[in-house]
Amino acid sequence: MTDIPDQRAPLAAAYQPADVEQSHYERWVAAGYFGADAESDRPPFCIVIPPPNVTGSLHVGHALDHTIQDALVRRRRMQGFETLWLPGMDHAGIATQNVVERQLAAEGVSRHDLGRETFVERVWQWKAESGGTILGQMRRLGDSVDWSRERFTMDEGLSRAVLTIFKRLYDDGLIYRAERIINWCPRCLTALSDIEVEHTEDEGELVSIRYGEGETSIVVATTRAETMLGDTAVAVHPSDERYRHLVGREVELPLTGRRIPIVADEHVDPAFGSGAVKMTPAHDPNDFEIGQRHGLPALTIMDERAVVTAHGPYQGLDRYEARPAIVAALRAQGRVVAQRRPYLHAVGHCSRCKTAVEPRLSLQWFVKVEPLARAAGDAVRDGRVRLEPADFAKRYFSWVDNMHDWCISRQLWWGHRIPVWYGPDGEVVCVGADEEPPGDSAGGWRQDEDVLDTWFSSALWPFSTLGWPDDTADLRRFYPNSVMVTGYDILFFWVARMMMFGLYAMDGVPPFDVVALHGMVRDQYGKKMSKSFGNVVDPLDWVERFGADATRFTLARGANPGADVPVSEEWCAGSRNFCNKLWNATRFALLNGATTAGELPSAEELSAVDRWVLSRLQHIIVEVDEQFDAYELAKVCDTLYHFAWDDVCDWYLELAKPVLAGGDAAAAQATRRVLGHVLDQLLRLLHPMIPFVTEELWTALTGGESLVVAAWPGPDKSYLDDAAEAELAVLQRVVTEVRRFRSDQGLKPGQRVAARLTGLGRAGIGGHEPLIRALARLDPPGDDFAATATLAVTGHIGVELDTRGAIDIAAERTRLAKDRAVAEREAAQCRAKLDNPAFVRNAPEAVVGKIRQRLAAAEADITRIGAALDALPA
RNA sequence: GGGCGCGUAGCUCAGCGGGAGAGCACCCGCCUUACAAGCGGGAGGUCGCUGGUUCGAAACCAGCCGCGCCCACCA
Repeated sequence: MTDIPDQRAPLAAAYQPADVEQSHYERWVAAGYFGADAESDRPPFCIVIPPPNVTGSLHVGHALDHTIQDALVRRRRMQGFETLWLPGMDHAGIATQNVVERQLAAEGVSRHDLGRETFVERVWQWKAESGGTILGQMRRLGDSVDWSRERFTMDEGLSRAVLTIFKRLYDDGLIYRAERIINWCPRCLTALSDIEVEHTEDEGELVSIRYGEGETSIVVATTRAETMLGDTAVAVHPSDERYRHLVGREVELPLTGRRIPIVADEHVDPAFGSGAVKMTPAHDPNDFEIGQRHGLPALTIMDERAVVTAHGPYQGLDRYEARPAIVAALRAQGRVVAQRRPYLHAVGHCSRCKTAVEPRLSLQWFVKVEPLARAAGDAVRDGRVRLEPADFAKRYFSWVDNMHDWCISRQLWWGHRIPVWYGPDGEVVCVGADEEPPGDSAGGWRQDEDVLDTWFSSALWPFSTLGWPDDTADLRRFYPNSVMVTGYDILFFWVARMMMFGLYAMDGVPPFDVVALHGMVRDQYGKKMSKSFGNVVDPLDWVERFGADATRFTLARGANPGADVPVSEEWCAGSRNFCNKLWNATRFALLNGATTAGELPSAEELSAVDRWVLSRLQHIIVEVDEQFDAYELAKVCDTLYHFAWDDVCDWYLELAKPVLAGGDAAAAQATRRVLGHVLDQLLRLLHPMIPFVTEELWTALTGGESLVVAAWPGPDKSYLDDAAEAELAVLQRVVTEVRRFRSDQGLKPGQRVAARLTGLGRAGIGGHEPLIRALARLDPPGDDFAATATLAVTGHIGVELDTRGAIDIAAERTRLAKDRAVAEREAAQCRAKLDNPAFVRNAPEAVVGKIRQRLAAAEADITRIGAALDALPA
């Protein structure tokens, strides 16, 4: 510390967040504090940011996610780790394409008017102009990311990673192309994976329709009457007696005149409806599967916009127009046997545009997930990856263990194009990174038109950002990542996929050691934030009004692992108040000559008050470290909040005041040093959560270069001091009792009262009498002292007060009686326990001892309160 | 339909086998020379219900009631 120039500047009188935040951030970046050095010999600590969408701007969920990450990273940096927090963005296939298409629509053109190449160029142009606003906003929050390593899922390096892993999976037979029923969005005109589909309970109509005539007629129920045009069978359960005679025969499909077979399949539930199901293999995943077993043809009767294409009067109708039309036609024929409305059933919707998904038979690319998902499950099962909190493992397993093959092709233009080429003679060639296409269009070769699911490239994020597939210094150093911090909502979407691809690409090494999950930000009533409800918090608005530190502290304070985080403006104001408290405490310290220069006196040289606060500090350091290690950020905040506010500000500073102002220069000097030390350490501990205000205060206090690179506190056991803590506990109790008396009696705080303190010596705190008098505002007894009230405090301590004419005797009597009742109840409880032989026999010695102590204390209280009551004038 | 989780002070939540806690809100009194974005004091809870295990249960077990979330190809 000696050779660092003294940067101490006078602290402004009032805390104004805006004055201290922005300039510090730019200074930190300029100083290179956030840059990681892959060649250093420090232990590595790496977090890659969950890449926000390039279309996005900072919302309060990001603010929570980033606050947690920044806190973890900043602490590790202070602990001497080589820390890398890597920023970047996701190209967000559908979302981004939709944004630009909407823009085009406003200009009256479609992407097809532009053509693929021009459209993609246009998206890049949009990205350059208005994409990534979130990155600038991250600076306002104070995110200590390494800007020199910023990545984008579509940049050159990451695209190479995509090609490389695609080729590898393809060659391993883990990527295949097949005609399957997939989730199709008729508005976005693309396939969707299972997780891009949201299910909601929708109101529909269950119509029972009679197929066939006379003896061979059979009733089926459906919510999607329009699909009957594509029916190619009716299925019943093999053991269903009602229909056994019909299996193998045919019925006439109404409206079409086609005859379709009746088949028997185990999958049919005989208890549902009539027990007979219409089979539409081209438009229902179940029916497709059953159809495969029975060799049923799949008849596609709708196009990609869900418009009916079947010949006949329904051709050209949208699915929602065709449905009632067909029901009406069937009713006219007397074939509608029953109609149940409303009928609630789950319907899938596109997670992007909320359009009802249409199951559609089409040729798509899939990842065979079984072996990958098993490995992803095992990595958690065998403890190589830890989920925090651990209860999420159950949900994780149930998902990875039951995953369907992953549809990765999207009929979009914005994204990584599938690197497969088709030749003139039916050749199919997968082209890896740095490889040339097998031929050109002149030779009859063409590349697959589709792009990859956005999550395909994000699944590579933990290693593609570090240079994979090349063997880079960053990759060697920072893979696996230390922690993945993210919301539980994308545990399946993203975390499971990073696990699958990380394990696959990196020879069985999982992408991170720990997944620290947090919840969703909610409003102060625990309600989900939504625009329509008007309870959405804009974090930048809070940064503006309360400061980035207050915003961060509010979020961190609610960040219980895996749990949702309620926030409100009032709480943010409370966090701002806390920062202000720190500001004022430091200001007071500086005004009173607090210092961090020179050796901290050893415990033997210090007063009990100084030893007490230092002892408390050691406990806090240990506690905070444990809480940090357990990702208990909310507890870290709570611990430090109370230590700072209660112990340091409310007690230590008040206790220090008389010492600092007193005549004992040596004692005052020691306290100045201790005060400087305590604030120094406290600011270090708080820095991960509230970096700006702590930086401002700490540099003013210590003259140090920056808290960002200052050392993280470690506990010093030589300052642990149970005796001092016990002494101060008694002192606090005495002062509190006197204050309570004064408040009860309506004595003005400024009103001096003469008092005699008894029993301090026996309690070992005789030396603290001046302090007690100062805090409780008690004058020494004069010549005419007359005790008119006696306070029974604790142990053997009593306070006799001369309150002639100032107190209400009746009120005092009531108060004491109440206290005595409490003590008596306490004593009775303890006695009951101790009188129970089973308790004494079975309870641990420490517990029994504690109860004995409580009983003794209660009995002493009863005695002293009795004496005090007796001493009251009649 | 399957799975997970939650019901503790007015609100939001900690506590998860041995004296019911915090923040905010509330009441009383204070501009006490770091801070009214503050200080001191206080009130407020059969810890969802019912049983069980235990010397001892807010905590562990079972059932019930009430919420919430995730997953899901029963038409």
